[in-house]
Amino acid sequence: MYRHLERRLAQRVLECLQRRYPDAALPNIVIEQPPKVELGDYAIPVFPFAKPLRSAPLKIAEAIRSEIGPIEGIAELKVTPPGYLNIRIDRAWLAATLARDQRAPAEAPSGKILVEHSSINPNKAAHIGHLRNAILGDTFVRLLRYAGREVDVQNYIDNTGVQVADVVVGFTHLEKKSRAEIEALSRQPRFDYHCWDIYARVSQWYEQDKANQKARLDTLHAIEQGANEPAAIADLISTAVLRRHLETMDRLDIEYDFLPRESEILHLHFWDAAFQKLKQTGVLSYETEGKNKGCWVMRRAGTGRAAVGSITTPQEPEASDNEPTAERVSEEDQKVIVRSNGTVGYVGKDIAYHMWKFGLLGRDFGYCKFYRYPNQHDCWISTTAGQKDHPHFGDVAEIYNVIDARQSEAQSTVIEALRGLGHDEAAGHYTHFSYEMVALTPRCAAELGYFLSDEDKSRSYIEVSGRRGFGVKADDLIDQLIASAQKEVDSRHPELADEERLQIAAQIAIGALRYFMLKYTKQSVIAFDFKEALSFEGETGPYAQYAVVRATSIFKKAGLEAENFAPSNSTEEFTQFLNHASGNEIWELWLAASKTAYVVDQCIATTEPAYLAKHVFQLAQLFNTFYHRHPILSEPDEKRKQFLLMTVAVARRELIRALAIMGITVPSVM
RNA sequence: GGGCCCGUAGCUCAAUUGGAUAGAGCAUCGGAUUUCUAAUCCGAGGGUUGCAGGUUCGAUCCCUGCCGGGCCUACCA
Repeated sequence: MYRHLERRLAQRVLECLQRRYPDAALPNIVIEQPPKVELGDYAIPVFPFAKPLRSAPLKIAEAIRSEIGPIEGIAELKVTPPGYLNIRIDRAWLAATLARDQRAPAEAPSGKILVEHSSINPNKAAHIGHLRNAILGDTFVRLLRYAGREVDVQNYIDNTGVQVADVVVGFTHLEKKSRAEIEALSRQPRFDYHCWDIYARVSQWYEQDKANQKARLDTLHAIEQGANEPAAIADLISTAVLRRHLETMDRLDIEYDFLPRESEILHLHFWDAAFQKLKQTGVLSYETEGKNKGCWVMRRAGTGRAAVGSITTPQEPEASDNEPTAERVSEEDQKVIVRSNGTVGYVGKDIAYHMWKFGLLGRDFGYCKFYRYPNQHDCWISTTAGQKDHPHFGDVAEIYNVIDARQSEAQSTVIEALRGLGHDEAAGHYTHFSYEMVALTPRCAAELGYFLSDEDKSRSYIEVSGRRGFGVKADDLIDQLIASAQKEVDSRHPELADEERLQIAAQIAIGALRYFMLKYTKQSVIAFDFKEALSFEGETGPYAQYAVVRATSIFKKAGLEAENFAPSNSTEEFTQFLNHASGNEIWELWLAASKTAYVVDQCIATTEPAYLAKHVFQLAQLFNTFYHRHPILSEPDEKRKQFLLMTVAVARRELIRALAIMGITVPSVM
């Protein structure tokens, strides 16, 4: 509602200015929120208009105020020095629409969106870095769906890479295990943990003696060839680990629709199709000399073709047909896509894959069902042949790739390739949802028993490394969070059944974890620390959950249902209570409650879910203050009591709603 | 060397993308009607926003130059 009202206001101010200054070129109207509610609910700085309209800011503000006329939902406009137009919402009007849960009509554009996230190599257990990725991605999916968009969720599986080969080598060469033995192991509950250790051991083993790396190369080649023992073992391992990843993410309510695998991109020859087009359009050029002799290369993204192109002079000779790229790219700026031995690197495969995403490749995967979630939702996986009936994946209007900032150059290269192929629109709808990594604080690393050099100890954080087995496993962290929450629940609610206490502890743990991963802005490196991650107080998920539990318990005690509560107040009474001298602080709560849709829009536009976390916290904080100041059930004035109850019902509803978008549910009691 | 990101309270982070007196949590200290449950609330201290210039009505935010830190920069995936 807040968003809706803001748009209406902006429109009216624009019309008003256009009427008064028909010839002036108007700058954009910026609507902000004043630093204090006492000033108003919206603020328009008038300074930017002073120059184009050749008038003093205060004069312009006054002109708008006196000429704009009445606006539904707006109570008052006020001119404030040095040059602000402060606007007050009609409190009773907003409260009434909120009480009815009347939402602005959806105006979502059509077109399917593909969000890809997680993409964990299927050779070891997921760690906290993967958790940040999956939680950011899943929350973004929820944001889009809340805004009315249709979304497919994909998790890309690189099951043919060298990391998988390494684990195969570990099992076959270090542990001397047969395929049958590995298969038995893979059915154990935390097979991915076993792989985690083996992966770290193999990496050490390679370093001990370079000759050991021969096993790695042989295994990698065998896997690429297919139809042999190492390939079968690789498939066995990667599939089992993938299942584990899906289970881990399912603990956090994170689900996928489709798992495209690199093996199919290989076997279904996606690259061949892409390669043809890339050669035809001159995106790739063949190097005949220098260090990249014999390779097909691309210009590295951001190395200046655009700048050169924009000042191209007409007398420059046109490129002839057999030489599509006349422009020579310096070695520094070359990105090798196809090696001199004819094999394609991962960026090349990624280009082909993204052509498929936009329906530009002319080929498709085979599909079969792979995993069924407890709620009966099916997750599909790519295969060469596949089932006849399957949902239609790919061929989407927009994509978001949730991948950490280290991959931004590769992502830009794929976008540039799409552009070079002439798919500017697709390139424009390709968003690299970039975020910074999760690292460990030196203290945390020491707690986990890792050896630290003096240099490491002086750093503010240390990067995790799967190869070195250095990091915090996702399931371990979730287990710890649940155990820690369980201790609290046990002491607070000994009367509840074991099963119920565990259920509550799990909800709190997930709330704490998801909130923790979302409260930092994307570009901030999270220096992971158990103390902060395990905290249930202050700016945390449980803080917000607790606010909802309090709200619920008021209604429980009153014998009412929060969901269906309708107050008997008249509009005049709403006005009276909201405009009361002490009413500002209650109004702030209503105002915050009206902002959910506004914040969701903001999160989507900026691909920044942290705003939602901030909104949830602010709402919970305002509610807790309100809760503390106003005893409700003992309120003697029945009219006022009704009003206070409605305030609780609305705050509770919006908190539950916003938490749900973050993937957080609320326990019955805490 | 080149590209991207970061530097804000003791610590971890915000600041609606150029707006009003730079805000939260943690930590520290001091308090809260035996109440709709204290996983809560109230209060206090804590700041030359890395440094130096510039742009303008206005700069934590934009520009330039330094200082410090991180990531990327493989014919690995």
